[in-house]
Amino acid sequence: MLKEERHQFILNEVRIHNKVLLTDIADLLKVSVDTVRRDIKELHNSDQLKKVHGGAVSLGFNTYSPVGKKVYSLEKKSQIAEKAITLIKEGQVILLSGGTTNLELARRLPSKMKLTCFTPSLPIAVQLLTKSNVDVIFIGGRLSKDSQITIGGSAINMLSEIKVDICFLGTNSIHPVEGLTEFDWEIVQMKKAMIHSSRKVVSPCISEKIGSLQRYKICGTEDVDVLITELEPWDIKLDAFKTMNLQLL
Amino acid sequence: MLKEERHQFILNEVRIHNKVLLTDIADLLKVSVDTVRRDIKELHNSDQLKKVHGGAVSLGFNTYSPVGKKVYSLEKKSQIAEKAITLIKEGQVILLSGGTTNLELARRLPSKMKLTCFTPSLPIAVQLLTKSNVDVIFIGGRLSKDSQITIGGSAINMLSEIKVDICFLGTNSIHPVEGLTEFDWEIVQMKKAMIHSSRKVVSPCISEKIGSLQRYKICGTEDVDVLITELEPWDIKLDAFKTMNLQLL
DNA sequence: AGTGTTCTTGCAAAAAATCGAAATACTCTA
DNA sequence: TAGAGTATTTCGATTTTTTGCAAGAACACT
Repeated sequence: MLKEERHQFILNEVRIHNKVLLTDIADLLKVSVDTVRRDIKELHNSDQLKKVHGGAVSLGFNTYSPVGKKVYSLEKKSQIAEKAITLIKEGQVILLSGGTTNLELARRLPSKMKLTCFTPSLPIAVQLLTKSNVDVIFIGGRLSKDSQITIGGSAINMLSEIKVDICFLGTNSIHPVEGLTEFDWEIVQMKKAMIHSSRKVVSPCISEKIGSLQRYKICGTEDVDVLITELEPWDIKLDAFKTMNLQLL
Repeated sequence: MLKEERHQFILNEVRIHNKVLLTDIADLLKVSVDTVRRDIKELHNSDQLKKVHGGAVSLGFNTYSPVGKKVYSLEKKSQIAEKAITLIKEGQVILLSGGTTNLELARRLPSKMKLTCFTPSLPIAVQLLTKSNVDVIFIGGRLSKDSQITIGGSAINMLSEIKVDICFLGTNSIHPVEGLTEFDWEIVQMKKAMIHSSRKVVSPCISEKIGSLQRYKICGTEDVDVLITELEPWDIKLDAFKTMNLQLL
């Protein structure tokens, strides 16, 4: 067993479960706890996970954000995910777009909650497989290598045939006037279709994305029913949305 | 043994297993460990693999493997996968069912080969994401938790709209008289649809599955164009298939 | 406070890497 | 074809890395 293999295995476990126990890893890999501890220390030093007493936890997966913001950002996304889950009721049919916030949401779905979940996102589908009470329906189509979601006519076609209770629309840019925007044309088309397929549209969005603008428009703010940020609903940064017909959470 | 030969051998091993041990290579190639070490150092310097203590790993190693379940008869399945790849030509459109043999096939696809690849299997889709020249099209539908492929009407519907060059149909049971059979009715429906969508049907199957029989029938042997096992085509265990209109590989 | 568990530290055995020198193979020229 | 020169491989001695173990300190939980 190469050290590199153990490292990858540990990182993979962390990705899936968000946390690992030293003893579990040692057991699974059939090596001593000391070795695992040393491995985790190295991964910690190279900022690939966070070492804590008894194991390690994930840093979050947004690789682009500046160093030191990683944990912070995950913290925000977790808060958003937790708020989002309160909107979901047993037995509902939901639609999850791609993005790390929604991945976090998928990870935190209570395993005893019965749901039907549509998604075009490969990582989210993999995550949802671990939830035994969730029926997962994958929106097929051409896979985009970098966003890891399906795009294109076939996927949009499949979306056109459904009507779900809630759609959680991972949001990269929201602007009080311009609404939701996106830089990738194909993804815009997907998100438009997703909005059209949903009775209720929820936009989980970390506050630093508020006010930003991209090339293509997805929809106006009037098409969004709920905006979830990590902030309190009365925060001053959300003022621009207060007069709108839109629930803040 | 030329240096170049060793280099190619090592790279191939890395491509297949994602990692190699110095001692293994030295053993297989009947050269000293020092030589292998030097070879790997050269390959490392030319960025063809990553040298680590005790061996080397593939450069794209950090892309996570979906479900780290242990694969039985990996050696045989690798042989089958290698034979299967010889059937694929640049630019073709192929269809991969689920199963570990096909996962092996996906892993070993040369990364420079341009292909379009349909699949209803989540692990295979994840694996194919690492192949930059392969267009991946995921067959959407309801995800079966244990087989990790999509099933049901929607998936079958999507299959009904395509016609691919070759289908690699992971096979759990093949019988000279009864043909291909399967344990799960939903998967039977998927496989039937896959056969219908393909000009050529290839059945990769490890020899121990030959002669076995399950509850539901997928198709007769006449629907299979090529049968690939880890055995030599003239092996006595394959006698029953020799008189049939079916290529053995 | 008490009781397990987890961390740190130091150490020793085993495996692997490094380095230099010797042996072998290969190429090119006279 | 002999022989010099170069490249490649092997071998041995030494150093480094890795790993598991143990004793005591630090920690979490009741």
